[in-house]
Parts: sequence; structure tokens; C-alpha cells
Amino acid sequence: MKYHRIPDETVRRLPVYLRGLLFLSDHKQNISSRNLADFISVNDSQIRKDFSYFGAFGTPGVGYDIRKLIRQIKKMLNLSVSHKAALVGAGNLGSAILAYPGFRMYGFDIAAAFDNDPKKIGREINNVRIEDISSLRTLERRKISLAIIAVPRDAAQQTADALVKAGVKGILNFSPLRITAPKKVKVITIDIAMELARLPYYI
Amino acid sequence: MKYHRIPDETVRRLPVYLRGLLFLSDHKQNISSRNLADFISVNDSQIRKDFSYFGAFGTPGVGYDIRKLIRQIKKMLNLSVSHKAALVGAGNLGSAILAYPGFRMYGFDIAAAFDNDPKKIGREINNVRIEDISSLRTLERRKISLAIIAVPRDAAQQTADALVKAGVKGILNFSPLRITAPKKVKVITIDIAMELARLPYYI
DNA sequence: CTATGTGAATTTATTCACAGCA
DNA sequence: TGCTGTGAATAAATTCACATAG
Repeated sequence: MKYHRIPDETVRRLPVYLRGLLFLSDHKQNISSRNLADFISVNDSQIRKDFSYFGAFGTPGVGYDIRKLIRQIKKMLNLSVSHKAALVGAGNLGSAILAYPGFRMYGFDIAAAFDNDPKKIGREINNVRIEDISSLRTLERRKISLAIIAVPRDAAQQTADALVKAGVKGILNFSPLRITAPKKVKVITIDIAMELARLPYYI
Repeated sequence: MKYHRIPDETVRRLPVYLRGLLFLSDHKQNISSRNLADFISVNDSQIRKDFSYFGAFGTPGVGYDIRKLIRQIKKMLNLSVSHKAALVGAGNLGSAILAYPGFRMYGFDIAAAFDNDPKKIGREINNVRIEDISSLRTLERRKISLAIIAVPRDAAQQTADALVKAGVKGILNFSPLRITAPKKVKVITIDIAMELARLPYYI
């Protein structure tokens, strides 16, 4: 295979493939691009092309070895090793995130949680103890380089700033606000209401 | 302006514009595509092209009237009238959604909430009373055609089925699962862990 | 002189279609 | 025969660049 930069859209789809394949790995050994395509509702040649960007693993006439494929996708996404993540904001949404069972399948470990409310500090949610937000600076020492922001909107930017200062490299932002960060820090924002706002257009 | 089908990518950006413009409308009267572009980090000609799909509102030399633009985008997204939405699943995530302040700015009103846990039924969260999930069928009568699924993964598909049966036209799905629904029902899925899974690739 | 609106050019992504392998 | 891997063809989205309006 020749060198290819992996298109952004492919990177966006890889976790989708991974999720489907992890599910399928309980039931099957191999799968064809066609069957996988049906399962996750995309085009089959799309799948083959996407996989071709990071090497060819399929067997003509048989399909792809699911476990091998999972390994390769994890490698591409840099998910082969488990990642520690910190949660900032232990309110409703933060608690929901701490309780969310889906992180483990991608190898994430929410290893720390922070809040500024004295009533919450010291408590435990899902075996994670809430720490004072002023101790964010310990993240670097603890080798935590991903963070999830679930604080109220007005605190979002200053939280992001503090996280950047603490050496965080990637941020998943749940506040309904544009957050600025140095280019070297990747920010992904999920604005729940904004997603909902797309629905009425289609109905 | 000639007829154009609005590209999907434009539809995806419209709520982003709307959010930014709503924020800016407190401070300014007009804005140029260039300034708006800087504000929300996109290309300025992208903005002009996007706006051109639904008509030309700008004044050369001046820019766009923010309030007029907000009105037009809302119209395009079918957000001019307020929409009622139902929440299914009043656990951690559901509670967070009920408390989320961002829906109002897009004209959403979470008018009903459902759960199957007798301990929760009858309680109120943020002035919304939790109803028994068996009364989903009342949605049609109550003119609620949008729903948010925040139930555990294993209950997601059956919840979706029940919602479709209750006449819901759009679903925002938070469960980490592919949900199938008739084509006429638009489903948008947000899988929190999957979004996070994209981060390590970029760092 | 500034900033829109839009064709044209370019870049990016998707889909086709088929040679070739197991 | 069944399915991969990939160039070639197509489609879609983005960006350029400029004539034109206020």
C-alpha cells in the first residue's frame, strides 16, 4: 500500500467501525465489508477504502478477521494503550459521565474528577473521589492528558485554560460554548442542544 | 437566488452559526462574514455560501443584520416555532438533560419525561413530572414529536420502537447503540465515548 | 472603499467497477 | 466463486476571486 494521509472523515468513522466490530466479535470470527456495511449502515466500498488507508488485512473470498481488525483500528486511533481521563465538573452531567459504562470498551479510564463545590469534594461517585479543582495541576504528574469538561457554561473557558496549563492534550467539551485552546491541544465539543436543533429540519 | 438543495454540511453548521449569532446579538447590530468567521472559526466564504443557499440578506459594505439572520436561520431549521420534546430515561444522564439550560435558546421545551422505575415515577425534576413509560402513547395527543433517549443501552431499541409507535418524528439518541427506525423518523445519535475515542488520534 | 453573492477552480470524499487472490 | 484492494469516475464540499452593490 502506498502512503496516504488518513482523511478526517475516515478518522470519524473508525470509532463507529470499532464499536460495531467489538459487538460482532462476540458472535463471529470474520466479516465481509458487505456485511459490516449492512450492520452499521454505510457503503461497503467505503469500508474497504477506509481500511486500505492503514493497510490491507482482508482475505479475498473470506473477509476480515474481526479481532485483527479491532487491533488495527485501535492502533490507528492510538487506543492500544489505555488512556486516563479527568472529569471536571461533578454535577448532573458529570455524574452521568462517571456512571457511563461505555468508556471502558475504548480503553478509557476516568481516573480523576474535580469540582469546586466543597459539598462535593471528598465524595465518591462510581469509585472516583471528587477532588478540589485547585489541584488540577497534579494531572501532569499523574500522566493524565485527556479531560472532559462538564462545568457550567461560564466556567468552561477558564477550566479549559487551567487544563491546558496542567498539560492536557485533548479536551472533550460539553459546555455550549466555543472554547479556545492552543492548536496543539485538540478540542472536541458536544453541544447537546445544538444536536437537537438539527432535528426539526428533517421532520 | 436560484434553487439549491441545502447541503447536509450546511445544515450541520446552521446551529453553530445560530449559537454564535445569538451570543453576538447582545453586543452588536451587524456583522460581516469575516468577523463572524473569526468568531466561530470557519472560513468566511463558507459562511457567505451557506447563507446564499437560503437567500441573500447581507448589505455590501456593512454585513449582515444579526437579528434578521437569526430569524432566517431559525426559519430554515424549522425552529421558528417552539418544539416540545420528551425525555425517556430519568437516570443520571436524563436528569442532566432536564437541568440543561441550553435547550431554551433554540426554542425547545422538554415537556414530558418518562421512566420505568416506580421510585422515580411521580417525582419532579426541574418542574417536569416523571411519568410511567407505559404512557408514551399519549405523546401524539400531546403534540410531542421529538424525543430524547437516555435509557440504558439494552432498552434503547425497544424505547425507540415505542416512540415511533407514539408518532415521534425525530429522536436524539444517547445510547451507545445503533438504533433502527423507519426512514421517515430522523435519528441522531450521540455516543459520548465514541467522541472521546477520536481524541487520542490527534494527540 | 468595504463586504456581499456567486460562478469557477480546487480540494476532498464517495462510489463504481474490476483485476486478481484464496 | 466470493470478496478484497484500488485506480478511475463521480459527486460533494470548500475555497478562490471578482463583478457588483451600498
